[in-house]
Amino acid sequence: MYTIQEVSRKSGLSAHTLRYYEKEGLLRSVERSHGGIRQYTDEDLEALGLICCLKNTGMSLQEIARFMALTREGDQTLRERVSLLEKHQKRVIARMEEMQKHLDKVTWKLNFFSDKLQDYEQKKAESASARP
Amino acid sequence: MYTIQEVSRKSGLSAHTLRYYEKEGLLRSVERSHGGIRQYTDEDLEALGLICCLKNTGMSLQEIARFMALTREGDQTLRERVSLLEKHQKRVIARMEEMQKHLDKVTWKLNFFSDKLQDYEQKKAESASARP
DNA sequence: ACAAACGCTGAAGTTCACTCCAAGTCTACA
DNA sequence: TGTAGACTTGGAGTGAACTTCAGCGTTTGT
Repeated sequence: MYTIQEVSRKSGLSAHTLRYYEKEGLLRSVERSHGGIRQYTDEDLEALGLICCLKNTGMSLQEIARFMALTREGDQTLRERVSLLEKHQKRVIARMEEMQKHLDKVTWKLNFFSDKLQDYEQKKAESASARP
Repeated sequence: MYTIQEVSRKSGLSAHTLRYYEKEGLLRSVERSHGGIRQYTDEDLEALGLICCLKNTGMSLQEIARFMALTREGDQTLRERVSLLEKHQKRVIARMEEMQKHLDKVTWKLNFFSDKLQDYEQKKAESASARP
């Protein structure tokens, strides 16, 4: 059993965000102490691990909420979950390829500017030594 | 000289967005016809190409605006531009590595669910044939 | 037993990157 | 020359993902 602060530390999400995720249905309704304080289990932590993976690969919170709800429904949703994950996987791969292409262009631009900078510095040095 | 619609088509950004980018300083103030209508040049298109690369690799519009403003100031900002681009490049590479790791985890999860699904389907088939 | 620290809630606020609107202006073509 | 359709503006609105706030309840350590 972990407090919200411990989970925050372990997951890298703020306590605010953890409560928010629960409200939005990403996480199941976390168990509470007699006084109403959240007590997270290892399963919650594991679920958060998956949530972070999905989020970090660009899935929207809404889609994640949908996926996690299916997970909670049990084995009869396995087929749907597999198909959702496959779709997501394809999207992510496509997006990473896109990104690589754009990154290559940025790198090209960077080299171009680097060369231009060298030229510029050299000319500045020359004109400075020409009239001391 | 291109109209905003032509540029929209060529760049994949909506006319709205093009005007918005101009207002936010990503693009210089585009030239106008006598009647005030925007007339984009090839240089504007090229600038848009770079803007899209930066945006697609996750740079914020604010940072892009800063970068493009420097570009417009000329060669004395080359050093700063090179350093900004280098910083951005590093960030993008780090982010892509992160993403790859998260994607691997998603793939692992997917395989796990796939196996589980096969088990589940098989059991269902067995119990169906056991009592016909 | 009591204070300090932590946690709770619902609602409002923030930032980002658009996106839409209304009401008017401009241009191309018949 | 008329008109359909594209273009203009400032400002308001949207949706996603938080983030902050106010005011109150709970837990922990001494």
